[in-house]
Amino acid sequence: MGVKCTCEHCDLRSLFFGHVNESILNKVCEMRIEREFQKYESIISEGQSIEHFIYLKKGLVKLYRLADDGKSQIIAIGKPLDFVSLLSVFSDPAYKYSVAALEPSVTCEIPVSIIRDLVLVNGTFAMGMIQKISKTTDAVILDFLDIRRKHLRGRVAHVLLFFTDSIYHSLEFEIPVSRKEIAEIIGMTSENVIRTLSEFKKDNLLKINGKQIQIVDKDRLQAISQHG
Amino acid sequence: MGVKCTCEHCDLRSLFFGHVNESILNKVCEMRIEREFQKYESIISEGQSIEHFIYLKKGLVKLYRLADDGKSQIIAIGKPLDFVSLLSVFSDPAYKYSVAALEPSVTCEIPVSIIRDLVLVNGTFAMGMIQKISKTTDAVILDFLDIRRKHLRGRVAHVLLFFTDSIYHSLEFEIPVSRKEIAEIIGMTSENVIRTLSEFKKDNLLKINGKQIQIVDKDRLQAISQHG
DNA sequence: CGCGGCTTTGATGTTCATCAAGTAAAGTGG
DNA sequence: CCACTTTACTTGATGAACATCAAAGCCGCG
Repeated sequence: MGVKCTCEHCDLRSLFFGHVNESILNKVCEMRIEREFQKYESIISEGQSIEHFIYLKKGLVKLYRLADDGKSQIIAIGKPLDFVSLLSVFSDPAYKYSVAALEPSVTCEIPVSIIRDLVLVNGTFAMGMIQKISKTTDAVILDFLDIRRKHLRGRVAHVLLFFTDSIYHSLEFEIPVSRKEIAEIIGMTSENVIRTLSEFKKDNLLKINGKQIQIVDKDRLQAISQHG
Repeated sequence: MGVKCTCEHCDLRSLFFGHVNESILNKVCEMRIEREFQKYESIISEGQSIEHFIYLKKGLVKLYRLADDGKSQIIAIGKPLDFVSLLSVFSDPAYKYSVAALEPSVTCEIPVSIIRDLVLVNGTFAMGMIQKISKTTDAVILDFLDIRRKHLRGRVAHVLLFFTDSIYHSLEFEIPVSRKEIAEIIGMTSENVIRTLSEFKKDNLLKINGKQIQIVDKDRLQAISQHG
């Protein structure tokens, strides 16, 4: 028979390699759905009932929340191998946040019932799941605390460093979010984000051309992030 | 033989009632340690290695983080039946935050190795664990987002309502935190927290006498919390 | 009694949101 | 393809929200 899932670097797949017996593994592979999303397309809407466990295979997404006044807050940026079903999955029948693609993206989706069954039957899988969820949520919480300590300039620097270090692994990149979205990540207004970016440019910390950003003086940017 | 753990309302205990066999259950009960803490005593210090899974049996605690500049940020308030080992336990070998008692408290502590073994062996237990951890961390994240949307007055109202509704279930209570700690929960300065409390008092929303607080106009306080 | 920490209030200045107005970029329909 | 509309971006000016500084009162503790 052999394994049908071909996604080599999938974390879920490596979790399955605890001692999932082959019949279950085949069932998972059969029930697995891949979905493709265009840039800006919605993947999950707040309030929607949780049917599938969603995993990001390719692309980049934002997890966010809409307030009554229409204002949006970005909770996290998800990259390949991250669980999109970060919050809510095991704590609520419905999503408490929304997810949208920032780049063309591909998800891998598995019915939650199967994931639940696997947790019940396979201890190694359960343990891997707990660890992965913990790491994800812990990172979100610690990041929130980190950002909260900083002022405008530090927060903007923080976001720029996040994209360089955690997403693109390069000093030059096309930033996948609008100025307004940067503001929603750090809890400031888009005007002030723009002003700060202009200052950074004037101070020769960055080169900016629309969405194209090149970090020129990373050391100083890190200093600002840590407190400037 | 029978069950030796006598804590009737313990969530861990109810998790064990999946289908934990009796020998394991007895082992857990044997290895269980109870520790008592005085008010203000430290329960966990950041950086400490995680040996035990800690559960709050009695009292009230704060989970917090110390920054390099000596400033502290409070992550959450833990009440009985809450997991003190909220973050880190399954994601890191060492604690990334500190815990201290706000009231005389009693913890129940179980070696993490035993919890790990149980997760591996018992699916129901694993599932319960995942759900409990998810609920806890999700609540923290959503609370952070909620607070971030609000201004000073709304944030102070938020904290007061938290203590009335979630901790004391009463309109009158002795607040277990200092003004400075309220500030550390909501990310403001203690001076401004005090000023706001004084305003609330002048506006007949509250009666305040030191740490003794009585909420007089809860409706208006809720309105302020939701945005004022 | 006196010292130090927590609390309170007032005065001042900084940081940031809001408002306004204009430019550039990108999608829309004829 | 070009006028048209809309949306994102940018800069400046103003005011509100909040931090900081300063000083005094309170309380518990050695």
